[in-house]
Parts: sequence; C-alpha cells; structure tokens
Amino acid sequence: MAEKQNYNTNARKYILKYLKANSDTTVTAADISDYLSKNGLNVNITTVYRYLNKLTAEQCVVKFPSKNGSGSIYQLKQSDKACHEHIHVKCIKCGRLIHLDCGFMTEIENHLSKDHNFTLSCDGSILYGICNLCKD
Amino acid sequence: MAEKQNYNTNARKYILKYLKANSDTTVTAADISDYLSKNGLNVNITTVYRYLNKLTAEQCVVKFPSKNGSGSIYQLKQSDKACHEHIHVKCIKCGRLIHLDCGFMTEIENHLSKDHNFTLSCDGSILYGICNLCKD
DNA sequence: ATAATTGCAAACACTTTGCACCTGT
DNA sequence: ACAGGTGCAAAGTGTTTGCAATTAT
Repeated sequence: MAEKQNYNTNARKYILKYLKANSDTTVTAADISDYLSKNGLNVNITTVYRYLNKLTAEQCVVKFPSKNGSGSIYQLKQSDKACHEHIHVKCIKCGRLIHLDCGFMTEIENHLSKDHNFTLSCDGSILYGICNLCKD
Repeated sequence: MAEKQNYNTNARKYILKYLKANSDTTVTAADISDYLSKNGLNVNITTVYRYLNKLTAEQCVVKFPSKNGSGSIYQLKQSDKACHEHIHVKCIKCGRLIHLDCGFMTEIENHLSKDHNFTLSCDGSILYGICNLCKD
C-alpha cells in the first residue's frame, strides 16, 4: 500500500493559501472560487470541490452543513485540534468558528449521558450565536 | 390586517398526520412525499415544500439543516416547546430528536457567555449522537 | 364568487461524475 | 513516461417560482 503522491499545483497552492488565511472562520466552495478568480486564477469549481473533499477525507479540513441546509462550509483544521472531540460554535454575523475544546465538553457529555442517556458525537454538531466581536 | 384563512385540504391533512405520527423525530420533504404516494395520494413535492415552509413560518414546525448539508429536516413542534430557547440533539441512528429544554441550557449559555464571550442562539443549533435506544 | 391551494414545467443552487486532456515529478 | 490533477459538459440532488387550473369556503 504505497502512499499516493501529491502534485503541488497552483490551484491547490492558492486554495490552501485561502483556507489558511481564513482558518478562524468557515468558507464555502464558492468563496474559494471567487477568491481564485479575483486573483486571476482560472480554477474550475469542480477542482475546488475535489480538493476540499480530498482534504476533508484526509482530515485536514472540517466540513459542516451550512446553516440553511443548502451546501457545506469548510474550515482548515489546525494540526493540534482534535475536532471530533469537541463541538463547534459559529457566529451568525461574522462566521467565525470557535472550537469548544475546553473542560466544558466533559460537562456537556456528562449531562447528555446522565440526564438524557445520549452519547454525544461531535461530528457535524454545531451551535450558533453571536461572538464577542459582533455584539453591538 | 385580517388573518388569511386556511383551506383544509386532503394534502395538508395527510402531511400533518404524517408529521404528527413522526413528531419524535425529523422528516424530510421526500419522506412525506413517499408516505403520501404509498397511501395513494398524488401530492406534488412542490406542495409539500410549500406547506412545510408555511408551517415553518408559522412556527408550527422547526426546520434544521440536514447533517450532510444537502437539504433540510423538519419536525412538528409540540405546542408547549419554545424551540428557540433550547438546542436540539439528534440521534444519528434512529433520527429521534430530543429537546434540551432542561436546566442545562442555562449552563451552556452561561459557559459560552462567560468563557467564550459568545451569545447562544438556538435556531439551527443541533448536536448529534446516539440515543439510549440505539446503543448496542 | 373569490381567495387559497395545487400541479406542472422550468429555473435555481450546490455538488458529483465521466472522460479526454494537461502537468508535475 | 506516467500517475495525478484539471476542465468541461452533463447529470444528480434538493428546493423554489411563475402561472394557469382547481378547490374549499
């Protein structure tokens, strides 16, 4: 089972660059596509989806359903975050995504387990609200 | 501002019936459509969407993004549940949706507020996991 | 009678797939 | 040279819209 090798193409370089520049929020395939065309790179949206799917499969990117149910949103994963071990909270104004990787996760899990007999799975679990920067 | 009146049609009667019969879980427009055709009712999926949208606007139904980001799921709302005041937890196996309308909501809100400077909004917020009935 | 509801066809938004061509190594 | 990546066109979902026809009141 030899590792598949990756070619370092311009498209991927710039998609990654954009994901990195926006790693505190979530982006859509269309966001990436817009960014690329604004920078004069003709990258088909198919390519964007294919790369996003690849990165998601490799767990370099976390994928969430978008709030309105039409499509998905993506975030580049910081190497040290085990996103399947915490839930995420997203600001409905600025889009910033925060990782709830704090002690409170245990409390949530315990409550759901003890009071509701429910085993939490963080994959896809997302809460919405308004972050400190977006309060009036 | 006179109230618009509602006609009591067969389509709506059966859509509601199905929603009621499944009010402990969530259903898709396709689920409803399938149920209707299995029962010999030729109701166009457009009608299903229109009624679901109406019920959602009237807050008789709660609408969530589906986990995979393709489409939405709906649940008939029990009259006494203020679904915008609590979050929801959905079983990834059986689909059952539980309303976290317990004291723990205050704890979640307080934690997000104090430790993350984040004001929770329950609309669309959904957690996933496995319910007591679906554990091996 | 008339306002609400429906079906149909079309459009829309988002995503995936097949295949031929191109590119990085 | 060849595996891997890409563009394009087409198809696949899920949802909405305009309009004419139908139905509940």
